[in-house]
Parts: sequence; C-alpha cells; structure tokens
Amino acid sequence: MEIYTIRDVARKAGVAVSTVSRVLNGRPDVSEETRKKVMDVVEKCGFVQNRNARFLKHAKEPFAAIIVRGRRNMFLNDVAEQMIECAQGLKTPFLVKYIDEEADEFEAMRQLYADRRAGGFILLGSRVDERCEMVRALGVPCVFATVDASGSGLENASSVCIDDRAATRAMMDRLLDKGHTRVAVLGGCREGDDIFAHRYQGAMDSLRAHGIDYDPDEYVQTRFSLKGAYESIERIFEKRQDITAVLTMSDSMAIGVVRALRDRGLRVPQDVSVTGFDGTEMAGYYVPSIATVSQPTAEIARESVALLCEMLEGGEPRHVTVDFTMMEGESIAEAIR
Amino acid sequence: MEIYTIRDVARKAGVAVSTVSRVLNGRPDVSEETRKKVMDVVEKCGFVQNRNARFLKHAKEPFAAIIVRGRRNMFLNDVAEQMIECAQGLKTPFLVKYIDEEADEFEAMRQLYADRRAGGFILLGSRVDERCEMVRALGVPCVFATVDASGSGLENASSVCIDDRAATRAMMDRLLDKGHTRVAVLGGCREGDDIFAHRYQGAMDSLRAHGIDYDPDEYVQTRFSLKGAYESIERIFEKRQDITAVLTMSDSMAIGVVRALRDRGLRVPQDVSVTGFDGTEMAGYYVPSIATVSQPTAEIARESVALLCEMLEGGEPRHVTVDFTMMEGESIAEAIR
DNA sequence: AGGCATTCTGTAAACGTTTCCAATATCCGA
DNA sequence: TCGGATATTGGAAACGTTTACAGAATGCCT
Repeated sequence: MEIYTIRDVARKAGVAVSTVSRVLNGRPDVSEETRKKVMDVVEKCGFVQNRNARFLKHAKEPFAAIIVRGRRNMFLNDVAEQMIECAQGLKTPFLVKYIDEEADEFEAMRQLYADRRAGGFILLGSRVDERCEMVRALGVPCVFATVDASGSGLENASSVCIDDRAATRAMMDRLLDKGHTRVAVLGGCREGDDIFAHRYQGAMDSLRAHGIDYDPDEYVQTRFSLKGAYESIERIFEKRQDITAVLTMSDSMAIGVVRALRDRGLRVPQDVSVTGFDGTEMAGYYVPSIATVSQPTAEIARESVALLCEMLEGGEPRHVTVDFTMMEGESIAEAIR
Repeated sequence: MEIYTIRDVARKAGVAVSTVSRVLNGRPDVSEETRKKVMDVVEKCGFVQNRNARFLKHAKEPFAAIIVRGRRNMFLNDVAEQMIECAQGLKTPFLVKYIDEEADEFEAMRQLYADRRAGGFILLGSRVDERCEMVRALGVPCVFATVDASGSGLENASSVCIDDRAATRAMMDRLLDKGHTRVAVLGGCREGDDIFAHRYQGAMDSLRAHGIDYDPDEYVQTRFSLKGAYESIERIFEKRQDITAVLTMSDSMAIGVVRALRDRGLRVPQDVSVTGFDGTEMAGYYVPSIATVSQPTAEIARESVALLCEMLEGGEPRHVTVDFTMMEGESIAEAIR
C-alpha cells in the first residue's frame, strides 16, 4: 500500500498543505468547496495521517493515561475498560497503556510524558509505596484506583477504593459466625502489596474480635494466582489438616483453592468453606459459586476519571471510599467439624 | 518533571546533538570519555527520548505487529504473550497492538503502517473472510494465527492452526461413543466466524458418521461467552429437555453451560456431559474439570513468528497445521438416560 | 616537519505535521 | 469607487530526532 503525505494530498488537490491540515482537523475556516476537494483526494488515495509527526508537533494537547499492569488480572482490566467508557467525550482524551507485569512502570510513564506530555495518570492496583517516589518525581496529577493512597502524603495524588480492611473483616466475620475457627488466609501480607496488607489487617481484626488465638505461620500463605493458591493449599495441609475454611484475597485464588481441596477429596462447602474477593464474573459462574466481595467497578471507574479531571482543572486531591457489597455464594456453609 | 531535549543534553554536556544521538543509539564511533560525559548528563536530568521524533525520522526500521482484538479471550491473549516471548531478540522487533472488539481493525493496521511502515502483521482469531480484503489492500506479509487461511487465495498470507474440524469431530466422537445421542452444540456457525464454522463441520461429520439424525434447529445455538452460553442452554431447554450432552466451542462457553445446567438442577457429568475447547488454564481448575481440546499455544506462537519472519525475508506463504491434544476431564460421562 | 590514516565531533538537512502570519479574494456600506 | 471588514488560502517556521557529510584533532610514519 502506498503511503501518502499531506504534501501529496495537497499537490493532488491543488491546494496548500496548510489547507489540507485544516480540513483534516476540522477547522472551520475552510470553504465547503475546498473541503470537499481535499476529502475526495484523501478518500481516493487512502491517506492516513502520521501520528508521530502530529504528536511531535503539538505534544501540548493535554491527555491522560490509564496504566494497567498485566493482562491476567481480569478485575483490573474490567475497571480499566470501564474507565475509557466513562472518559468518552471528555475534553481531555484518555488512553490505556497496558504494560507487562515485570515492566518498568516509571519508564513507561516517563515515556508517555516525554512523547506527549501526559497531563495525568490513573494507576490501577496496589503497591502505592513503590509508586510514591515515581508519582512525586513526575509531579503530574495521579489517581490510584482500587487502593487507598491517603496515607502517602503525596500532594498530587487522589485515590478511590473500597474499605478493603472492613470488607475482609466482614467476610471473616461471616466465616467465624458460622462456627469456623481454623481459617486459612491466602494472599495475606504479600510483600509490597498494600491492598493485600489492608485485607490481611481486616482478617486479623475479625479474628481478634472473636477472641481467636491465631498463629499466622500455620494458616497464612502469600502466593497468589490460580496456581499459587492451589500450591498454597498443599503447603497449608502439610501443617494442618483440620482447616474448615479458607479466606482468599481474590476470586482466582478462591478457585485455585476449591480445585485443590477437591483434589484432596474435600467437598466445598460441606467440608471446607471458601471465600473470594473482587466479585468477578467467574465467581458467579463457578460451581460452587464463590462467596465474594463485589467491588463497584463502574463506580470506581467513574470516580477515578472524575478525580483526575478535578485535579487537571486545579482541584485538590481527594481520597474517596466507595461501598462494597457482600455477595452470597455456594462456597460457604456452617462449620461441622 | 522537566522535559529535556537532546539539544539540552548536548548543551549541558558541551557536545553536539549528533554526538548525543550517537551515544543514545549506542553507535561505536564515540570516545569513551565523551560517552560518559553525555550519559552523566542524561542520568542527572532524567532525559527521555521522544519517540515521535525518533519514529518520524526513520520510519523505515522494519518491525512487525501482532494484533489482538479484545481482552476477554484469554486463549488469544496467551498466544499473543507467547509470541512476544518468541520474538525476543529477533532482528525485527515485534509489538502487540490490543484493539477493542468493536474497533476498526483496518484503521488500526493502516495507522501502524502510516506511522511506522509496519512490515508485517500477525492476526489472531477468526474472521479470515472479513479480513481478506484488508490484507490484500495492505499488501504486507500477514500471518493468520489459530485459523486456516489456506483457502483465502491471498498471496501474502500464511496461517497456522490446528485442524479444528478434526478436533471437534474427535470430541463429538467421544460423546457419541459414550452413548450420547441428543447432543446440543454451542457456538456452531456463528456468523462470519470461520473457526466456529470449521468446528461445526467437524461435529456434523461425527454425527453423520454415527448415523444420527440431527435437526440443527433444535440443538444448535450460536451465541458465545459465559453469559451467552448460559442463555443458550435456557433456550435449548425450551425446545428439548432430553439433552444428555453439550459440545461447546470454547472453555468459557463450557463453564457457562455447566453453571446453567446446575441451576436447572442437573448434575455434570452424571446427568449431562459437557465439553469445552482451547485447553485454557481455567478448564483444568473448574469443578468439574472440563474435557477440552488443548491447542499448543507455544507452538502456534512460535510457528506464527517463524512464518512471518520467513515471509519478511522473501519466502513464500505457507499454511501450517499443528497437533492438538484431547484433554480428559470430569465433565464427561457415559450416557445413562 | 610534512603527509596521511584514524578517530572523533559538529553542521545542517531531512522526517510529516501544525500553526502563525501574511496575502489574496470577496463582500458590504458609504 | 473606495475603505475596510471578513472569509479563505498559502508560505514558512517550528516540533525533536537521525544521519550524511565535512571538519578538526590526534597519532604515526617517513
């Protein structure tokens, strides 16, 4: 396929390049006749603008970037998707930047900034601490989504999240109220993951309030993902065989756990209860359906975009907490053992 | 954060811009002393190259793009991920372009071509027919991954896939050999989806070979996704309640089906058998685990990259078929009704 | 000391846009 | 008929790189 430049189009249409540019950008000061003439040529030869040249020229045009690390976390991907929907038609265009789990996030953001002066970022997922320095260095408005950044002390960061601690406490309460006392916790305190840390606190809050003596060494595992959860159960059972419930910090982990239990000949929920977190679609489709904490993805998405826009217009950063919903599921039952 | 240009760096380091450029691009013709001086400044002020300017300049540098539509299809996302792994360290850099399900793919490819002269594409997923015209118009080497494009007549397209028809036939054979005769088919002949069309043919091959009289109107549904499959079961059961097996064309569909059956009080596999397709991680973690056809993602990824490279170096297009593996699963049992 | 390689560095012209500014054409009222 | 306002259009200078090409410095050999 031939590549035409704006110059070629100008020549073919018998006008100046500046005129073609004006037509392409929908400027009002072009006569209808000229516009038509130019568009005809554009159509005919399938001209496509070169965005490198375009962005090189006016990198000033403000825009915002949504950073998503990893394609595995369906929950975060869903939130990101809803963010772009929310951002449709706003004055500042939003774009999503997917980066690898292991990629250098700072590098990616600096590149976005260098290339196009990204005016603001929405960062999904945890690890506020790690990201603080970066956000401070960039000095651009940022919104942490799904994690509380109110304690970060950053001047340029808002955040929106549920009360993870309270949610996990509520979930643990549910298990304990059903008579469970030996509850494994999966995902707790994973290194550098502040969301999981908050959730872990919540679980501990509940155990403490119920006066349960708890030895983390015996009950807590910190791996994640389907496979990680599966293997965690194997490890837990090396130490204790009398577990009657497993509280996990994501729906995938819960699924890994159910499979692992089932492979050990245990039934869920008759023998062991299991809980998830996030309220993903799969939690409802799994058999048994997973009791979970549903995060209001649409609201988180909407709030994140709104908070960023506020800051872009000079507003102060704010930290918003949205409500979660406890979802019933077939994966929980009364403790019988 | 301040934005520095290569010019600023040159000034601060007391050298010419061309020297900085050479250092940045690792050219050999720079003295060690100068290189160090420049790098110090780069480090100190956190200079980041502007890629727009870079790519604007030498758009000639050949590269290849992997196009992935939609983030929902985990199977395709996995394959894409493995492709980039395969492509690490090759002379031609590969990049992945994620586009929305509904987005204009042609537009995206033309943009890639206009911006950087993409020298080749790998297209994942079905819809060869729709894409033919586009591939022809672009005239750039393309590889269709996971779908057979040998019948397209394109001069510039290779393809790599399993024999979908044979795989589905084998799967249906398994069901029929277990005594099932009333088998619903989900995903069959979805409009414009050639992969599903091939699989549908395979299912019909098997039914025919087993001499089973089959009325598609009663047994076949063409929606997909978790939710679509769930609803398809509801529709099927409006017509027939005596189904003993459901053959689906993806693992997600199988999961939606199991959930739907279970919600009707039917057990899988005791009352109804269910089969999936693709061999995704979730199929193995589901309870019951889903009997499925495992596609060799690594091999498909590797072959796709290899085929594209071949064509980039002037080779003829080829159409490669790779082997699938039938995966056992708890979701199948003998027909008893 | 002069000539010639051998390194290294600087100048300037691209790449394809956008946009400021000036130039031209058109129209209106006096 | 003219002055001036108003619509259009064109010319040319950026934007931040890369890369020929030419130039300067150094070292070595005669």
